[in-house]
Amino acid sequence: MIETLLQKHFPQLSEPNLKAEINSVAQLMNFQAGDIIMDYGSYVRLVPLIIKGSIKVTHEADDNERELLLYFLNDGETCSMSFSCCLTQKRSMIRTEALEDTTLLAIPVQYVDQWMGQYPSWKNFVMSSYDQRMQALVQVIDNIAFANLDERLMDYLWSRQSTQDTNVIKATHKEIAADMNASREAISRLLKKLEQMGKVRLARNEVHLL
DNA sequence: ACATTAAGTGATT
DNA sequence: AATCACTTAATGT
Repeated sequence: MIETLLQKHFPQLSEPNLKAEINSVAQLMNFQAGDIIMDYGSYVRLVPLIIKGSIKVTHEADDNERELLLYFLNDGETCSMSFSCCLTQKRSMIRTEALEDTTLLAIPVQYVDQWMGQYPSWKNFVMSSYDQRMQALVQVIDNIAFANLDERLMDYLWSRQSTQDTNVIKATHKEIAADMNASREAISRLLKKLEQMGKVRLARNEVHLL
């Protein structure tokens, strides 16, 4: 079971021994839409390999209650932050929330380090995950610094959609606004503009991407 | 039918 | 672009 999932979603993990090890130590876990998978301050004991679903990763802003949206994760990916957290034994500085029903393979952290020296494809996987995430973060910074709200909204919608198998985003304007640190009214107005341009179709609690 | 929540609108800063 | 005040629309009970 686990072997087939690995083959399908993480084919780059190629060594037979590695696959066998993952098979014996990984746990298959399921989350429902809306579940908090990991929260701020908790110790990271597991590294997730995402099989199915989509996940929102946020960071709590310094003092107040606001959250900064970092990126979305989808299947075939892993949470790079969990690598650094478990390697340095630090508490999680991020929160991960399932946007859809999500299935993942949980790897106990002690193996993550061990496998780095043992299996080239694992090391490569970890490194390229970091690289991917680093690039995504640079893009986030770039967006916040330079892009207009309407461009940011487009980026938000399409990057969120790319983590799903449907083109329907289930969210209220209020939630989208919170993710983007913007006012609900501004989001509503921009969404309406996008609808008039034929890029989206709106319904209550839903944005359909066209 | 009524209350609640989501979304639309215009004015003000 | 944020905030406010208000309206209209959709949904839950």
